Amino acid sequence: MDELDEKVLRHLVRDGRATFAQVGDAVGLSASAVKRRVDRLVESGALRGFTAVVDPAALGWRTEAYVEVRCDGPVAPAELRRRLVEIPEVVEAVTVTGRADALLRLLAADVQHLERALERVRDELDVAATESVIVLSRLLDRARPGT
Amino acid sequence: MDELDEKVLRHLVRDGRATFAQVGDAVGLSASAVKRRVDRLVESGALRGFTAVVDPAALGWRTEAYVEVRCDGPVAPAELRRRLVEIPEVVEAVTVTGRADALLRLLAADVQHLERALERVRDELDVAATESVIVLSRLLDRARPGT
DNA sequence: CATGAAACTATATAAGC
DNA sequence: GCTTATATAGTTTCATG
Repeated sequence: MDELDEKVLRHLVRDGRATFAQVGDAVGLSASAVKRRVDRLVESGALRGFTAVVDPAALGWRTEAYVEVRCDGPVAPAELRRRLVEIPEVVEAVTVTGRADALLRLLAADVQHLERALERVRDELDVAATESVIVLSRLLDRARPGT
Repeated sequence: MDELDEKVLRHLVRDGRATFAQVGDAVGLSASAVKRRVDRLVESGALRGFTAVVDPAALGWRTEAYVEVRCDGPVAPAELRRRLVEIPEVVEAVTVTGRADALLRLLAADVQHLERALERVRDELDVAATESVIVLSRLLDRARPGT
């Protein structure tokens, strides 16, 4: 994991479908050298994969919210995960320090849909309390190009 | 934006470097038909681009936090954005409803580094109060493959 | 040990239908 | 939207510093 690897990664974060030759031009390597590095980065796990960045609004998901969830009693993260994957509106979930057990990011078509998704969250988990904020605008997202 | 487009997008979210032929096999189209749809999806903005999914830990970013920020007085989102892009540790930022003005996601090497980044946030913005939670584990991330 | 050049295969791309 | 033809890129091999 040297400086060249980081440059390769930076370039691929900017354009996940860049050709090896394009990356090579940017970092000063041949295409085959870039390919070998990319293969190694994938192998080592530093590069987890490639993905398309989709505008949620184009799919009709126009309402976004962050929800802090506090559960009744102790909850195993694995169990939490198992239940949350069942709710498609939950697109991101982490366990956190502090009063809350988990922080969720939800995408829904509208606030009515969001409310139904939240009900489902409360049903699936043994929720003691939730605290939600609705996203007004996205200012910054370094992991996604074109924002 | 029909059902086929959604299937194409789903496939490209799973594998952002899939060939058009691979996508075509999965959705029942020829490679060139897939390419035209992808071009159109990019053109329309539904598909914002492609990116590499990098493991932050592999780059030495092992500490993640969410920070609610409340500012002194009114703040224009554009101004907020301008100041936050200057702080590399801030990888995501949204404006939200409720007491807080913004919700930030920060990545740092360790808690010491996180603390310094938070100080910088407080300096750059006219912060009245912050409330931070540190991420313990990531349960789910639908936007990123291999998680 | 990593690289670059070259040969070979697969894919992207554009034009026809 | 599919098929075909051609340009471009991915992939493997191998010789080199």
